[in-house]
Amino acid sequence: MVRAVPDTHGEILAAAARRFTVTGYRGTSLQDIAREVGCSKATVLYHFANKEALLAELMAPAIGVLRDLDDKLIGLTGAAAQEVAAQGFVDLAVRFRQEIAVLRGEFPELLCQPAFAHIQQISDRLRDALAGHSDRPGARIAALVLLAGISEACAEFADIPDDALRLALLTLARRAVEPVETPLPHPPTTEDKDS
Amino acid sequence: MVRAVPDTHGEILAAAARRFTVTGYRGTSLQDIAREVGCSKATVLYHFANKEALLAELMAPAIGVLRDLDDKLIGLTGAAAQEVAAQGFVDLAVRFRQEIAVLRGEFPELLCQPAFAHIQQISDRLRDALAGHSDRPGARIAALVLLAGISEACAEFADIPDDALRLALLTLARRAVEPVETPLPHPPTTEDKDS
DNA sequence: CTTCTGCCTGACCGATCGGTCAGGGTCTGA
DNA sequence: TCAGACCCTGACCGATCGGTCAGGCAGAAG
Repeated sequence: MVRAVPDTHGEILAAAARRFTVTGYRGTSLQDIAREVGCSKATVLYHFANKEALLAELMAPAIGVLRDLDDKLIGLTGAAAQEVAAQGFVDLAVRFRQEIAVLRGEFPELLCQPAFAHIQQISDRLRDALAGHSDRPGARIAALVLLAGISEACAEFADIPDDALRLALLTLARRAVEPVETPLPHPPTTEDKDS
Repeated sequence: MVRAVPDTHGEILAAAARRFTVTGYRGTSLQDIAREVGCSKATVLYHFANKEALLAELMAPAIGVLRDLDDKLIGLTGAAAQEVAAQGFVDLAVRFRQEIAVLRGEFPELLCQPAFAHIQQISDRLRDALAGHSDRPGARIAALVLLAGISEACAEFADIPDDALRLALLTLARRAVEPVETPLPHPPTTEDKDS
């Protein structure tokens, strides 16, 4: 019989995810996590340098996908940017529901931590894309409402299957974004140079 | 010359609102508030029974308006409920931007506090009304996205004037709610009795 | 056997939290 | 002048936080 290697590292990670979703990052103590795993607090800090490192490792996959989405948005404008942003973010939000639930509401403060310094910029670009790169207040507001609302919905509707949730959110997003006049699909003229 | 009565109570309230919006309820200590006012922590606790009482007094006006909205929704169905809910909530959210920013993200935990026990039910009813009392997942999801997104937007766009923000949000809400089949406006027949 | 290494722990640290308390200063009205 | 109400404070409390540290234990290697 294969000796069951105790994957303490993974267990801590899973327990932390569970606790964070219920009581938030700041509302969860290392003691709470240790209790859930069934080990001592010192063990948690043996496997992770500190509390922040634990969070960072928990968020790494989601952040990777977010960066990929950010790359895909480069160069897109108008309705195309809106569609890619909507589709990409809805997909991301649904897939990483739990991670989003972890950050729920603590975004502003958590983003201050060095491990997440760049996330703010990425999410700003995402919001800008969802607004079709328009600077009209209506478009910017709609984009923010959607991003925040979709995050919240994913954290809340834990019981709805991925596919159904994704479809509903995408339908809503397409209905809700403020339509922008797509730049002419003509090949760029001399006036279209980036300034 | 009229002796300037020091309105310490009010000053504490204002300082708390300012700090809470920046660092959140849990992220703000009584010491922080006292420092901002320029008094001792004990003074804060002389004017308010405890930290929770401070929050409750800060939220009282907004909660009052929320209850009024809740009353106005009684008996409304379909599109009428959606419109009243959208209009009422957008107005409330814009007027009480700062209060909403205070609760930002800490809603789930704060609602557990006895002073806010009933808020959860009211906001559930509000969400239900915004969904046109439909039980279709799409309608329920859209309602949640809107409520959460609008709250976030109000907290975020502090620089946009009330009127502009209200208009933009209401336009968005009307565009984004899932349309429901309004019950026939005919006078009730024998089949329309509430069951 | 000894030694070494990886995993884990209890005890402990300083800092900070919300909250209490006895007492001091000031104003007012008798 | 004195009593009492009101406002405010420093000192202090127990609890909890994230984090450190010396050492115990088990198994593999020599």
